[in-house]
Amino acid sequence: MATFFNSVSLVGSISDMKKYTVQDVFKGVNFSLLELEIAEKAFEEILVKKGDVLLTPGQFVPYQYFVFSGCLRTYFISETGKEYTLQFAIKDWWITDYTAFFTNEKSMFYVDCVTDAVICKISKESMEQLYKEVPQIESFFRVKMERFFGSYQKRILSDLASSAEEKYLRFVKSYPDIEKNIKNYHLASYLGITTESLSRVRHELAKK
Amino acid sequence: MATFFNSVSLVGSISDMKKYTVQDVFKGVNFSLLELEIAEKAFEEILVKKGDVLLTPGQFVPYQYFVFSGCLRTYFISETGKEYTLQFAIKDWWITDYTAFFTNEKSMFYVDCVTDAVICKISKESMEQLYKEVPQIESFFRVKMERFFGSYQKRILSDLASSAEEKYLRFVKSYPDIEKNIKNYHLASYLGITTESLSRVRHELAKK
DNA sequence: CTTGTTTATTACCATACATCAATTTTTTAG
DNA sequence: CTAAAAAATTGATGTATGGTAATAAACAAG
Repeated sequence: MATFFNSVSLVGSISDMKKYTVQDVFKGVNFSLLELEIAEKAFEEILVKKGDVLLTPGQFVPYQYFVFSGCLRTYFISETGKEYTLQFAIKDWWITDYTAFFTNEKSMFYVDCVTDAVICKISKESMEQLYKEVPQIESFFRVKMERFFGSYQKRILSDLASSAEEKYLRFVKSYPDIEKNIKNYHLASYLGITTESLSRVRHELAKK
Repeated sequence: MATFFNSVSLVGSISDMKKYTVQDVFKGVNFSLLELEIAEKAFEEILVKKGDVLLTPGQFVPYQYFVFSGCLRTYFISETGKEYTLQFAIKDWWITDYTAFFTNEKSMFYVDCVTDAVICKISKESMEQLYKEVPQIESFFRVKMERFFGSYQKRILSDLASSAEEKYLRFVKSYPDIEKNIKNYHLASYLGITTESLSRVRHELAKK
């Protein structure tokens, strides 16, 4: 099934190809040449394949990942063996187990690739260094986290107040580009319903 | 019922009583005397009463609130008239509609007082000014938001993966000091179940 | 203390979604 | 293109939680 990041299909750094740059990562930040150079060094661009696992439960979380292309997800497997998807990440999103990343605790989650992807990774230490050397970046991330926070808030509300059908509709409306990339069972595990229920929800909606 | 903040029971600033200080708000921050003075000015300490409403849906969100004592909550009322509680805040917590606060959009939520409380409020403009004048405070809030974020993440997971009973047990274990302050229907609206179901859950647990 | 009001409990029935199992459709690999 | 595997659908049935209503308990005001 899923193959582990360290053991397979790590195609390697292609940063010298300059397909993507740090400026793609920090859109809107006005770097000086010096700052740009500092930021460049903090990143490593990598290719990953569908099924690759970037993070497993029980590990510390040294990196966060920025997605240039493709689709990744964070998910959790309960004691009963069921999968629950916390987050998907497509182009321009960041992903990792942020709770563990921030607190230096061990992760509860898997992060894996739903499709082949081009991503870059940055370590926590590099991040903190960057905050000091390029103060704009601390603000940049603050704003990112604020938005992220907002999306979590909306989700909590949606989970509390909505039926399976409503949650499904909200998802496809909010994230049409994600739906294209994922299997039904991925989406079901995000919505907190079974694949069977998702199938029935779609069937009902199609009739309308 | 609930009385509006602007219209009633605003006991007024008692900052000259020096019961609480900005140092209580920013625990761990080492202020210079000058910085302390700057920070002091950004705050207004106020007494609020059970039922007072600090924020209503459709309003812009000029303030965030820090709780010195008492209990507040953020909640949402759906089209069907049901209440869903997003968050409670007791001593040392911050509360507002952060999504709207950050994005300068109108709130979807009410914030009201579950009990009489002593709080202080700070405006978004003051915040941003403070970030500039006391850089430690931007870091302070980043860490706060990181923790907040983590609690939201855990909640999303709990909502996805847990039964009513499990969610209840998680809540009382995580927030024993909150449970003391709130009515059953407050807790039910946070867990996303009915008061009847909460009552049954407790009944079942008592038998064990 | 008494009375009215708010909050919590209990019982009975309804429903959304889960579970299990069989089948069809789509995707993948040779 | 074909065969095997993975994913999605459909049907029959089970279960947790919701809805309604009646009652009881807790709280608040005079």
